[in-house]
Amino acid sequence: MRTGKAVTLRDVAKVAGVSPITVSRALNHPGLVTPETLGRVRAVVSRTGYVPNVLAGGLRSRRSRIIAAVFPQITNSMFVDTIQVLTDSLRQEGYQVLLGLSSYEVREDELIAGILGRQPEGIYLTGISHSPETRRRLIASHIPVVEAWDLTPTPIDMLVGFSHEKAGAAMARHLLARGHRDIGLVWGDDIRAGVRRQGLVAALAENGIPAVPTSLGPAPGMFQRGREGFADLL
Amino acid sequence: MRTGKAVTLRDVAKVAGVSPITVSRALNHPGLVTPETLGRVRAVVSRTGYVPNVLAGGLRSRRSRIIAAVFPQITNSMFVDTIQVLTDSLRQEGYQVLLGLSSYEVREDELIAGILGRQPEGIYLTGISHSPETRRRLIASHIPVVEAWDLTPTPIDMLVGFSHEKAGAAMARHLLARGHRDIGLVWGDDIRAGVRRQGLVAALAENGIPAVPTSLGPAPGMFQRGREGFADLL
DNA sequence: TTGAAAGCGCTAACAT
DNA sequence: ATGTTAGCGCTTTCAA
Repeated sequence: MRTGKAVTLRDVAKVAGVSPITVSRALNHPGLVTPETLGRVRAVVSRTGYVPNVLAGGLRSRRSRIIAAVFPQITNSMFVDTIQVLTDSLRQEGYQVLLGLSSYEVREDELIAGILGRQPEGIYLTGISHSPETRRRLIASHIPVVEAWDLTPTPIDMLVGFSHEKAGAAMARHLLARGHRDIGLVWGDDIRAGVRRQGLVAALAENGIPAVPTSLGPAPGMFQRGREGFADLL
Repeated sequence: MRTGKAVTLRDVAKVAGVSPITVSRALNHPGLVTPETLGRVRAVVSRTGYVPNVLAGGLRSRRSRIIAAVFPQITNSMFVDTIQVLTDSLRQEGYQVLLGLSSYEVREDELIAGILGRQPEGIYLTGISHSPETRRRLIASHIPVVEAWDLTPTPIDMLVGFSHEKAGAAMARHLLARGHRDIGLVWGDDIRAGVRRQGLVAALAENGIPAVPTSLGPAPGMFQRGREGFADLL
């Protein structure tokens, strides 16, 4: 725990009286080292406050231990849950999550470009709409990619999603099953939300409910007594 | 854009007919290179789809271009806003945000340990309660630290916060100014929320309102007609 | 079980 | 304005 320069693997090795590689092994593959050596190394690590430089290790081993996750916005409780779960699960596997927010001003393109430079071992993308440039880059990178929250016959790599149209139809069935006929909708202006709405409206039309009053965003007073509906603000 | 191995700076240099360092300069300090060289390098970069390895560059230059930000939870709209703003602002300065969530199962200690290995150039912490071990590590790291959302006379490094007690008192004044006397509280069980509540209750007591019905978490029916109050669920 | 040598990809420092 | 040399801190060979 010198104050001047950071403690390196070499420093630990020197103090412990072993070679650097032995320290590395003690830390990463404890099984390959005698319990006695292991104990000595660990003691020195703890005493010196040594923090392994993951960048250096990753450079050599080609394991960045980073998974990148891109979301269009974070002010959406659904995405927030996903981030929480991703972060927790991946941490247990020894990964850290690099969060990318492709909000408003930031093109997903730039974001991805910046992310690729960190050599992530995997990339999670929200949605399936990506520029040809981004697609090209991602495919060329050979990094495993997961697209989520939507379906497409042409995923970049892996895909975990659902049909927004069918989700909308399911909402319609739910309302109809509860006996509602006078229905209003409060809706988000997201592309996927639009598809859900189409699915909902189409399903209602099939059941003899042609026109549905729809408002973009929260509309107080829309849900008067006797009128029920869905607020879908994803 | 070969499919086998990733394109490196050397590859670009070879194709462009210059030395690696010239490519590096063309990319990072365009002013130090002739427009002609610059053009040639950029053309090759674009054609080959070269993506600089930030880990390698950071290892040498000691600039990771990473700022770590630790939050206790992300399912809080206040924190979400902070994350959004941090991410946006720092990106404009060429930094990426490494998000750390010290939720429930994850001790802040482990989190910080993992983060330090990434050599962040700055660390944002939510709150001022950190284990002695974490304090020690952070101070030893010499990395700039900002603690936020609270006040303390003994910050680790920099501090941006406010008085939760005074915030509570301000809520009380607001209610009183609006003429309310029959007041109920819906409150979170966070430490800082507790301090805010104390501030509020104390200020009310000083104004002759001794007992305030308080509920932990949302309590439907608490706000009946004629009774007003605050829901503070941070 | 431990070590020596080499090198990951890049950039700082020093030439030229 | 461009190049040469060296080395960031670590881990992968390969050897003992």
